[in-house]
Amino acid sequence: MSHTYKYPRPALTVDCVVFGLLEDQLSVLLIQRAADPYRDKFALPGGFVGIDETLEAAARRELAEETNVCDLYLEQLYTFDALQRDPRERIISVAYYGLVRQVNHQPAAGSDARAVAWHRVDQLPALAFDHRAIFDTAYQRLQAKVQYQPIGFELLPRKFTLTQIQSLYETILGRELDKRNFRKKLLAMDLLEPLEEFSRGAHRAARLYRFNRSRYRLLVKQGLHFEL
Amino acid sequence: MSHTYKYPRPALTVDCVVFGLLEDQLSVLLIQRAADPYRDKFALPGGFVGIDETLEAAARRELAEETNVCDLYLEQLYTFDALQRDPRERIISVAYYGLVRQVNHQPAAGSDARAVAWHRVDQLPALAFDHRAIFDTAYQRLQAKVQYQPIGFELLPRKFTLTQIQSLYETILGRELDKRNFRKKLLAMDLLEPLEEFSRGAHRAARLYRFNRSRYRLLVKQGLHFEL
DNA sequence: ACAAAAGTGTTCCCAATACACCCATGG
DNA sequence: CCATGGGTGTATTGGGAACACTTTTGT
Repeated sequence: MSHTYKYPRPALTVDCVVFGLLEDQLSVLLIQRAADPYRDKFALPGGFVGIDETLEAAARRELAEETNVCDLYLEQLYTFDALQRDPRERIISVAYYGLVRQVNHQPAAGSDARAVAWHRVDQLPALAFDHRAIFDTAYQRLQAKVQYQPIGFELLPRKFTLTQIQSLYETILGRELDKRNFRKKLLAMDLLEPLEEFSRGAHRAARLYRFNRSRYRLLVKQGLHFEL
Repeated sequence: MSHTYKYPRPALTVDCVVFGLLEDQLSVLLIQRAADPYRDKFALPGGFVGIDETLEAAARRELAEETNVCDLYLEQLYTFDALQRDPRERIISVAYYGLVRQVNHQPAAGSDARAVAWHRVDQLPALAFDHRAIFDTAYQRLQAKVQYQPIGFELLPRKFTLTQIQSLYETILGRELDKRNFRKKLLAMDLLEPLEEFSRGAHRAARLYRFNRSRYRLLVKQGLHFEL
C-alpha cells in the first residue's frame, strides 16, 4: 500500500533528548544505530511520526520501542529543519526533551537500536545527523528552565534529601551553590513536604522531602514564580 | 506530477503571528481566508512548506505572498499537532512569531487572502483552525521574552523616544511602569545611543535614541542578561 | 499663560550573598 | 574517636520600588 500526494512532502520525525542521573552525573540516553545511514553511530532515540498520532505520542512510542523507557516528563523543544540534516531525503524533526527518575533500571535496546546506554553530558561521543545541535539546544533549555520552573524534581526519586537536590542543581548549572542559602530559599517556597523518613547512608541520616505538585500549581496561580 | 510514499505523511504548514504597533496598540496581522475551509474567516497568514525550503523561508515567503510584509524579526514558536486541527486532513503546523516596525505602510492582500488587516490583540475576532491557541502561545511568549531579551526594539522605528519604548512595554506587559525607574534601568544598561535629534510633537521635544545591537551582543558575551 | 509631555534623585526595604561552626551517625 | 555529611543564623550589601516637582515647548 502506498500514498500519493500532489506535492512532495517532507518526512516528519521526532527525536528525544532524555536526561537522567547516572551515578550523580547528568546523562543522556543514546542509542547506537542498527541501520544505515550512520549505522553503529550514536544517536538520539526517535523515529517517524504516524499519521494518526500526536508528536508527543510518537515520541513516547519511539522511546518505548527503542529504549524501553516510559513514564517520563516530556516537553516539546524545537523543530529542526535544515535542508540537508538527513542524507536520505528532506526530513524535518520535532525534538522533545525528557527527564526520568531512577536511571537504575537500565534501558533495553529495541527496534532500530543495536544498543542503548546513558552517556554523561560532559563525555558525549560524536552523534549522527544534527543530533549534537539538538542535544545542545536541549541542554541549554534544561539549564534555563530549571531556574524558573521546578522541573529538576523530575530527575530525582520521589523522596529525596536537600543535599541530593542541591547537587542536582549544581550538576545542571555547572557551578557550586551555597548550602545554607540554597536550603533557605528552597524551603521558603514552601513546595517541599518534610517527611518523617530519613535516608540511610554511610553517616548521619538526612531528612527526606517530597515535592508537592498541587501546592506548586496553587502558588503559581497566586502569582509565585519559582526562581533558582 | 504526483508523489508517492510508502507510508502516509502529515502535511506540513507554517503559520505566522506577526505583531506590530498600530496607533500605539499592539496588533496582529490577520488575513481573511479566500478559500475553504473557513472561507471568509479570519486566520493567521501561513501555508504549506515547500520540499526545498526551510521552515523560516516558508514563513517569510507566505508572509510576503499573502500580506506583502517582509523584512521582519521572525522566530520559531512551537509546533502544533493536534489530530483534528485541520478538517481536511492531518496537518502539522510550525508556528513562527514575528515583530515588525512601521505598521504604517499598510499590508496588501495577496494569494489566498481576501483581505489583510491589523487587529488589536485585545479585540481579536474569532479565528479559523486552532489559530486562537497559536496566537495565545505567541502572545505569552512575547510577554515573557520581552522581559529578558531586548526584542521590543523590533517593534519601534529605528529612532525612538524613551516614552515610546516605555509605553510599548506597558502595552505588551499590560501594566504601568514607573517612568523614572524605567529610564534609569534602561539607560544603565548602556544599550541605547542618545542622538542629537529630537522628536517634534505638540509639546516639549523628546530626545531620540537608537538601539545599539552590536553593543548588545558584546554585553551578552560578557555575561549581561537584559532584564525588564 | 497654560496645557502637555520631558526630564530628573533620593529614600526605603527586601532579597541575594557571604560566611563558619556544631551535630549525628557509622565504621 | 574520627571521618563524613547533615544541619543551622547573621551581617552586609546592592538592586528594585515608591515617590513629586521643575523644565521645555507649542498653542
